Amino acid sequence: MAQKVKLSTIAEALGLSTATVSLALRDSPLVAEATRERIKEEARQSGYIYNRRAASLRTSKSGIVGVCVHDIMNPFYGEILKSIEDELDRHRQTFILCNHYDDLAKQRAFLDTLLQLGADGLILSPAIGTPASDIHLAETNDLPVTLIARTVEGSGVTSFRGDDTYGMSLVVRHLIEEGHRKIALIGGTEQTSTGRDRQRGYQNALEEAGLPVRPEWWIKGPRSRHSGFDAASAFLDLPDRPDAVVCFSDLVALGLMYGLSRAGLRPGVDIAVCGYDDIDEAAIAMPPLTTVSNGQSEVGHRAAGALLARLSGAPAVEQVELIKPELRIRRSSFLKHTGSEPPQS
Amino acid sequence: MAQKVKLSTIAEALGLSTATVSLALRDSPLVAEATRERIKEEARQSGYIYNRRAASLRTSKSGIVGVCVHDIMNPFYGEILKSIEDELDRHRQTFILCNHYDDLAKQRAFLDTLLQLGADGLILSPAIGTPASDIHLAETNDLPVTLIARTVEGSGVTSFRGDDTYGMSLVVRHLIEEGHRKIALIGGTEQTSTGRDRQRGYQNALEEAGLPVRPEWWIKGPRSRHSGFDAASAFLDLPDRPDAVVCFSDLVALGLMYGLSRAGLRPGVDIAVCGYDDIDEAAIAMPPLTTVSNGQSEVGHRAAGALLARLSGAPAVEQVELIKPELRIRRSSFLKHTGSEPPQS
DNA sequence: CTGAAAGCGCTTACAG
DNA sequence: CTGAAAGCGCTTACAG
Repeated sequence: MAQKVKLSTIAEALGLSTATVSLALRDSPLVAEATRERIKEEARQSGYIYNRRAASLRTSKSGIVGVCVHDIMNPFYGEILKSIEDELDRHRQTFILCNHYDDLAKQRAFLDTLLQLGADGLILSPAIGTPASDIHLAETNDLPVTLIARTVEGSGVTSFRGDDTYGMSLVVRHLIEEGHRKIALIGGTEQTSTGRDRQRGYQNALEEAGLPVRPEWWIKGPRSRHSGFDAASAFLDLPDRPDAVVCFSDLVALGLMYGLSRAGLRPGVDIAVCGYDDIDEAAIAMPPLTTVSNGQSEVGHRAAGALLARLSGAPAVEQVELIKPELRIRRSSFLKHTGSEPPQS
Repeated sequence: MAQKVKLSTIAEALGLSTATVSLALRDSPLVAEATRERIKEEARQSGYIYNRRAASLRTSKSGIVGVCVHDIMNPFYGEILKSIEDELDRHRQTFILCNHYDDLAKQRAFLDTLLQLGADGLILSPAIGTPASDIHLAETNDLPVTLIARTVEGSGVTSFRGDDTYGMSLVVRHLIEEGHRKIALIGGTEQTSTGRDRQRGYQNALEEAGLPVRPEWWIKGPRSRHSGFDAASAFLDLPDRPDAVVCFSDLVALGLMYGLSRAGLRPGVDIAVCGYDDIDEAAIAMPPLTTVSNGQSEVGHRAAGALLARLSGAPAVEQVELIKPELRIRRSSFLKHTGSEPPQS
């Protein structure tokens, strides 16, 4: 390639100083209108490319925000990411995405990279077992952190998530109102705050209705479509098999419905199935899936907003911001011979 | 936070020069073993963070690779990205992800960002209408590009994609062998090489079998699960309605199957449906989806490999590397009363 | 095996 | 309104 064009190249071509050129390109009012235009024109003509590394070295602002979640392919995170992207784009922050797949070492490597790049902030859905010290490391090195979806005790920072306990209790109450007495919970784990909170909501709703909580009716683990599918056989083998199921997530529910159908059990006819998250697919699934809207885009927007506030100097506060979920009743939670009419959708 | 630790902090603490410290931290054999250990220990103790911006300014290598696709949430790209991630991780390259949503301006903004950050390379699935000049801009500014999934004529660089024409002809031939004579094509667009090539494969197979190609049987547009779902009603309204459908992608097929079921038509019983890509979900779907494995992970690995080769000095070559697709026959492509037995899966 | 010095390309006070 | 100079934190020849 030709000789690299830099500020000084432009300055020389125009008989100006690099200081003036630098100011002009950033629209400083200190530079006369006419000069500014000449400079910009010259920059365009010469194919000048702004060197952010150099600028960043000088200013110690990089314009980079890291976003790290369990798996960006999961549509639940997808919707959160989309709203984060919106918000960050508007503030001309570049964002770097990373999957940690709940691997602490991978998450830590990403954190180190951000630190080395001098990133301005981090939005993190912490991997299972994330120590508060990892968050402190970031904060200590001028990298403000905002958490989403999960919480880390003692982290000293704010996290945004749905009110999982409340949300799960909504679905379970709905099933109870529809006359179900035997309700299984499929998926999730005690190792995440999400898993624990959703289980608590399930348990609360049952206890509230005076129904027993049978531990063997919680099939732990599944968190993906595929594992939901695999869980169908475990469910079918359950002692005193329930005729209603609430799943840890929509993905699990959709996979489970595939699995149940394959075994000849028809969701929404022979068995009631509910999900959690209200991803796009839930409304068009067959049968349409009863679920809980988890406010993903609100989580994303607010988390990004909070991080941007931190970037402009707001102090860190350890608190949990709970977004209120809403029940979405669809056909999958009804049986053929239930008294209630399933909604048309 | 405390005073920032830099190379010179360590050098002073140990009575050495920054040159020695710099070399030691990068394991240079020029530094005596003992000195190297002392330096590394001090770096650890003091919480030293390597400043990549500074290093990169000096060396003009950033360790950053950009990856930009239509939509990372699409499982088709998901599988490609996962294999790219593998490959880049192994070479300790940080990667920055971006969705362009087929918006040229967004893609261009990302390109500019990479240029400004001094990224080392770019793996791109070009947005519809990408001008060759955008690729040239990157290449001219020392940013090697490798294309995936789509091609840009005159770009001067290599692209890796499945052999879409061949792959699509495989599915259509399969349907023809099963006795179908009226086969619709749903989804895709003439505006992408993928859309054009898959349509050509569809057309080739029909012509080969002496079947007419009816333009009204191509429902253009759908490329997502939701639009596949919406396409069901357009399909149902088709003149002289076909009893077999091949879709542009698995996502479209899965959405379409939801839509058809809702209208009371049972895929794999009343109507044959095929997808394209063989995403994970295809095998567990209800009914299991006949599709074409598109070699996503091979595309990802080879594209990443080719980019890494470029980074170590390999020259750019304009060529298209076609990955050979494979037919995956499952239940969705059979009708209840067809002669053949659907496979057990 | 180690050090002194220059330089990567910006921005930021400070002068004028 | 514009310019001269220092400095961000590294790495890289070059000496010794």
